[in-house]
Amino acid sequence: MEKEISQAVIRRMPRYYRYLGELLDDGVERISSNDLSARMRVTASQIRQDLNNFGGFGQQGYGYNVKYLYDEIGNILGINQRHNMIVVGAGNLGQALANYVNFEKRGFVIIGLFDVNPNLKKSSVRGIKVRMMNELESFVKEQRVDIAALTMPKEHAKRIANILVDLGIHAIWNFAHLDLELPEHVVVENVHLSESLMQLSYNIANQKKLTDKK
Amino acid sequence: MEKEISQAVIRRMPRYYRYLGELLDDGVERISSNDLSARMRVTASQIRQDLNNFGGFGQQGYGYNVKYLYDEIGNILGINQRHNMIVVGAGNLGQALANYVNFEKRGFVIIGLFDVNPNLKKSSVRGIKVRMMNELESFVKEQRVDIAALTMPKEHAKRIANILVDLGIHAIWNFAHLDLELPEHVVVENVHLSESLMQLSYNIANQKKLTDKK
DNA sequence: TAGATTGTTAATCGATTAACAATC
DNA sequence: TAGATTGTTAATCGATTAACAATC
Repeated sequence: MEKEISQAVIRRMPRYYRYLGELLDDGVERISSNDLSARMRVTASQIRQDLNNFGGFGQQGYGYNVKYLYDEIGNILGINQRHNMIVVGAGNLGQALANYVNFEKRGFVIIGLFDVNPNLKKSSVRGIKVRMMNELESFVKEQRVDIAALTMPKEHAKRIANILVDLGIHAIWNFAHLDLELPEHVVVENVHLSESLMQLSYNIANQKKLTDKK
Repeated sequence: MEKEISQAVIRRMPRYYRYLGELLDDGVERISSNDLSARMRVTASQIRQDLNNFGGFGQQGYGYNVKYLYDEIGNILGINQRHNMIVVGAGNLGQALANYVNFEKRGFVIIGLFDVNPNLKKSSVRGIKVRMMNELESFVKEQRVDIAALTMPKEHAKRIANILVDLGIHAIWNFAHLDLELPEHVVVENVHLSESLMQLSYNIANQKKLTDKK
């Protein structure tokens, strides 16, 4: 039986990936958990523990090979493996996602953009034309869609999420401010901007306490 | 000495707030931790523990008054207290934030929108005109700015964050894909979309394991 | 080989859950 | 009053950190 890896660990992996990418760009060939810990401001122990969930990527007395570790983490995260993505809701947020070219570099390719607004009918974003919702079904049936990003108002999100799941999509990147109740096999990742803003707001009001702690 | 409240708790508060808001809209007057736990799919114990970090808002044998608890959590999070916000980077993401009216309902008012792109000089979003970066300094000196949202490419984020902090801003909502190194008194809340997407990607690849667990 | 640094076990810390006495 | 449900203490669980033997 494979051991279950906690989401706390998974959440840290992209950050490791980012730092390793920077080291790679800087031409650094190898790094010890200790040096990396100093840069990232986490404990060396945590780095070694986290990585060892997935295998032994280092070498005693040497450290970690940056390029190798970078690639391995990329594999773990499923980067470089192509993911076809559609964005449902072509408002500013949906367009922002469609415009963000770095996703594509990592294999997350936006292949469709959908909206209810007929004014957007003839428009397109970075060459991706905006389609109307009634084209959704045939589109999803014709192309493989790995991820659907939901960037429409929350009033529609529940209904549309169900439609998408019925069409066979089982990964949802949810920007709508509600909790989707979907079958177990569907993977959901939430981005709740307003909750993030409220957390910031709390920390502003309690900033003194925060800094006192340190 | 005030007890320190963990970020794990703070992160859950906006979600309670959201559910209580919905109950309020539905005309529900009171709710027990048990009923709320069933709706939110967390333990009743956690709800009671979380709330009791801030005080005793309930009543034995009765539960919690929805309206009262909603307001109290709002106070805790600093909602309804006005926060003036500027958005630096008026691309799609910055415009999306500027267009999102719900922030304003919660007291987060976007009072300025800045960009380097001279093409945006005459444009405005929801009545908020886009200003050029050279107006930033005088603007911040004239108005109280509580929060700066950074929605520019990461290449500029570090420099601009430092400028903002020097101008006296001490809360940053960072959408740029880097870790800002700022003085201790500055509160930073990160929204790293690409990391969120990678976490989703990991969970897609490991979906079977996830559902097996349950 | 000696020194460095990993992989991994053990210890600690913190967060979550369970239990129940207090009390409305 | 009896029943319900909180506030809070105690128990458990999981995550982080420390320590060190293994080994390059």
